[in-house]
Amino acid sequence: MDDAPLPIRATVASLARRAGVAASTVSRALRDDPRISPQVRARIATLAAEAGYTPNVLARTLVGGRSGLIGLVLGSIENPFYAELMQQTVSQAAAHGLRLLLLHAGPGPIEDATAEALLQYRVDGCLITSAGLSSRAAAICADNGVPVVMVNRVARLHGSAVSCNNLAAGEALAELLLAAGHRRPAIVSGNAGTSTSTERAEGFARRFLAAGLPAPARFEGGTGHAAGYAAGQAIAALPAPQQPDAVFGVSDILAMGAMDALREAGLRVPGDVSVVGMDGIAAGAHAPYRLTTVAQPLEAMVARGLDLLLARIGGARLPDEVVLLRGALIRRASARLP
Amino acid sequence: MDDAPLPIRATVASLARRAGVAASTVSRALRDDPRISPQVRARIATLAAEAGYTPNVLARTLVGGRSGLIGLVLGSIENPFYAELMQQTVSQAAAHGLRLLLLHAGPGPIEDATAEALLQYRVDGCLITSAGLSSRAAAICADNGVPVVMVNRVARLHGSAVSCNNLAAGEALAELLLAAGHRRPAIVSGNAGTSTSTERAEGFARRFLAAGLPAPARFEGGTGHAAGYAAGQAIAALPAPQQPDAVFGVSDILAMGAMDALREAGLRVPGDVSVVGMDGIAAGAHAPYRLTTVAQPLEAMVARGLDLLLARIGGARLPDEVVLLRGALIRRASARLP
DNA sequence: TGGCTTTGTGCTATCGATTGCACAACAGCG
DNA sequence: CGCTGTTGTGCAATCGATAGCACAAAGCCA
Repeated sequence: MDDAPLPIRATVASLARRAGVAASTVSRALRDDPRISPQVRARIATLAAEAGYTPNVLARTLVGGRSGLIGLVLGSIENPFYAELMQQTVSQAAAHGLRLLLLHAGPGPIEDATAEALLQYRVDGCLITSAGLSSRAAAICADNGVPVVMVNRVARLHGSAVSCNNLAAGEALAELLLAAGHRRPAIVSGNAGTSTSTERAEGFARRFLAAGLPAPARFEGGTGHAAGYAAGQAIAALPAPQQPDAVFGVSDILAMGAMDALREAGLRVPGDVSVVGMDGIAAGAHAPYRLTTVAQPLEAMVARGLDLLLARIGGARLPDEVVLLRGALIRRASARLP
Repeated sequence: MDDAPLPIRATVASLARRAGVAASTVSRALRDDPRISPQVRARIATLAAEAGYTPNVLARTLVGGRSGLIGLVLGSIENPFYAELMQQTVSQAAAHGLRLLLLHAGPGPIEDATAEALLQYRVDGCLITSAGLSSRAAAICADNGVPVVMVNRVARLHGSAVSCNNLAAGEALAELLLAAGHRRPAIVSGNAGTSTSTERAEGFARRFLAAGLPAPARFEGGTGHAAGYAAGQAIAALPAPQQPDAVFGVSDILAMGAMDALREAGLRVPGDVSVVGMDGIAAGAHAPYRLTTVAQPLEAMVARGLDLLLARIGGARLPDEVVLLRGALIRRASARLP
């Protein structure tokens, strides 16, 4: 049996021995320190390559540098938006040479032990995208000088944030529905207390009120398709005179759930009732839905989020900053359009 | 302005100073070493708590221990199955006190620089779930003695694996369709060369051949909904005599895409053509699809994957191991059933 | 009461990479 | 020819936690 030639990894020390120089020289050579002579530098580079040398980031971090790690706290991927956000984040972070420590992805608050991992692994910064109560993670970061940026969520106490202009998005959707003659709007809300849900609903409602119409009826939604479906059933069960002629699901997945329930109850969408959502997830574009929505500028959001984070990791003591990006209204067949 | 009381984190050394003992004593007290007297242990525990002490995992890892990090390589979340897999993995890993280094999530092969991060951060092990070509990551791990477990993918060269019994799943679906009288099956395949796609298609085809029927027609699929949709369009465009009466999308998302295209082309599902998939993703259960499928036992797969990984991290030199789990056939309305 | 075992702590090296400072070799200058 | 200045390297300390070994203070027995 091949008795496992225990894979001893090359270190600066082992390279130094083989090159006949000091460890510090190896370190400097590999970091392209101008003080090292070109010959030595080249020789060490060759040696490192053939030994398959990989620097130990942990040791480097220990001495005081960056870890190159970004903590990522995700919301429940019951909402596919978060999955898209994650993929975008991984890819952009990699482009900056950063890796992600994925700490939480799911419903419910983040556990204390998990949030503490942010400190234990010395993350350089933290991206929090959970719409729910992940304030614990934010608090821990704030207490320990770890920069935090919230994405798709406003910063409640501390930290910077990037999000879509939810208010404007709600207004734009309302505007569109108004122009098409809708007069009895309803809202399927997200989890209570989440900024995204509140703001979107607020913008939507405001526009109808401004038009002299009654406030939209509100239905408790939640996180995923099932919640939207339940709300849709509740709406379909209303007596005819109270039936809304437009339903706004504050996230696409809610809208899709509601749409499924409405249709199953025999209502035609958009014939009897228009449905609109917000986020711009891929599934919303598919044939059964063709959801009119406001798409969040995912790529730009992540880009700006990383910008904010990197600037603060740079050491500069910057004030908290909030970036609002405008979403793009996408008209599709789920709503009667003007 | 509050001039940032630079958050100096407590260390064993700082605690030792305050407690008037040696750093090693602090370390031992916090790790509940029986050699430390109860009084000292309690005093240090109190001190640590009020100082908000958090051990530096990097330093601990450096001295030779585990990093507590698991590398996670994900496939494209164009297929929601991977998002579900990720959430499950995060949650189960956390239960083991492990954190995930999220290295890649997307289509395309993993970059070399990214794969090397596995070594740089000294991950204890690596979970590879990408169906595509992430062999680079596997190779790097193997070369450096990092245990690897593939999930939802067979191990090509080295490493252990957990996956659903794809062959049996394909057979079960074929069986069901045969029993319901289907005689002209078609397959929408995944990316060429992926074990999951090949095996599922193989099992499916085999069963029809065994029944004395011609081999199912094959349509090039791919990763996501769009690929399935395109395949569906191709199928719908066939002259009537060649129209299949059953379509197997090797993943749910492909099947859903195909279904959307077929219906859009005027075909009734399951009236004119039955559609079945495999994976058991949440969206497949929703009203527009009600997809008959074989659900992968996600929770068990991740659990067994972590088991395999942890056993190998334990240091034991175990042979590569492959675990096959049986999926669960779920009958829904997308197919004419027996 | 002396010697021996248990208990509880401290000292110190270690992991791997980085960095300030010292220092040798050599060139240029007056 | 001696002196200062540059260039290239080595030494040693450091980051934070851990672990082997030494060692002091008790407790036990004969």
